[in-house]
Amino acid sequence: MENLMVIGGATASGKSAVAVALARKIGGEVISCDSMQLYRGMDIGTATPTIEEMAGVQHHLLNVSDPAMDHLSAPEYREMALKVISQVKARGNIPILCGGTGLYIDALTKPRGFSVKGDDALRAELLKLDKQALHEKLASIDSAAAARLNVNDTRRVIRALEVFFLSGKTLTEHIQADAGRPGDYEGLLFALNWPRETLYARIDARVDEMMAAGLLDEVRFLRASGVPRDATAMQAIGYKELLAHLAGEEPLEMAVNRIKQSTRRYAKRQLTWFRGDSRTHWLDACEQNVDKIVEEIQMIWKKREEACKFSCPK
RNA sequence: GCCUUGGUAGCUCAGCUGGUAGAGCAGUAGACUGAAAAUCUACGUGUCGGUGGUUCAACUCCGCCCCGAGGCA
Repeated sequence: MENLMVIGGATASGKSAVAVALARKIGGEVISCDSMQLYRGMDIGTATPTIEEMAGVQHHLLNVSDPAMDHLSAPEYREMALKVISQVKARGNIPILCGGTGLYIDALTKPRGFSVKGDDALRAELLKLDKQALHEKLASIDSAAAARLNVNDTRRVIRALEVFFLSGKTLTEHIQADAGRPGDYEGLLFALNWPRETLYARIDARVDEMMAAGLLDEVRFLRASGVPRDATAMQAIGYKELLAHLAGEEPLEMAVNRIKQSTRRYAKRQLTWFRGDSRTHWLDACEQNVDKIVEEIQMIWKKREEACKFSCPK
């Protein structure tokens, strides 16, 4: 299986700059792995790299779908990414995945089928039942999944039920089947590590920068162009809070504070995710500059490529 | 200087006719197979401002001191 370089980690940790520097050095192209940068018109709030920041490096999967119409998910991302990756390679360049959406990274680097398409009508139907009943229903068809899932995690309980109703096989059976097949790529994960306090300070500062850069106008424009408040894209941090403010539900200052706080919590969840992934190589970002980090990545990458050549010769 | 009032968890505050304290928020850790920037779970010891006294026992009552807020001079 081929290696795929992935720069993950928390939001505001400086992934993009590292990805660009790395790409310039090794002849790479960056493929975004961010569930929200996928949507158009959300550049400021999702910290999509600007043209200057891209510094001539080709970027992919940014601004590719309609926030009003689309609700993308992991398998759709996977499909798009697989296509882009093979195009990059056909050009003789090295694909560099960069982004903080852990599930999407796994979609490409772990055996995950996502084989049963969701059904909104069925979900709506199930949502009429109370959570207790849903959980009991799940226990009767897929006890392992029921044991794994909390009663209150209605979203996952419904998905587990949906998988069974639509495919005749339980979620647990799907997972077992997936475990037996290879992923698309062998992920080589990197994440930038900061002292928590520093990371949080960077987040707060970046939110202020976003506001100064016109995030409120960006949200206004999206609203004016008919993006519904309950669109998947509008669940993004920064957007849902400012939408609430624009709807007269809270003063701006409070909304901005909530954006900072949710971003901090989000970063924390991302750290939990990458910490739990034994593939992650943590790179100390605090005292090192981008060039040094890039060097470190190159070293690990080289070692991995050689090990791979040795252990799995074609 | 005098009077009033407050000082309890990182923050805002509750509490006890005396039996060494608890909420919200913040924070921390975790889960994650088609919404993932989403969704969900678990976690509450702190010189109760300081110091002396009364008491078997003081965060609670009393004295003095320190700090904050308001008022009167």
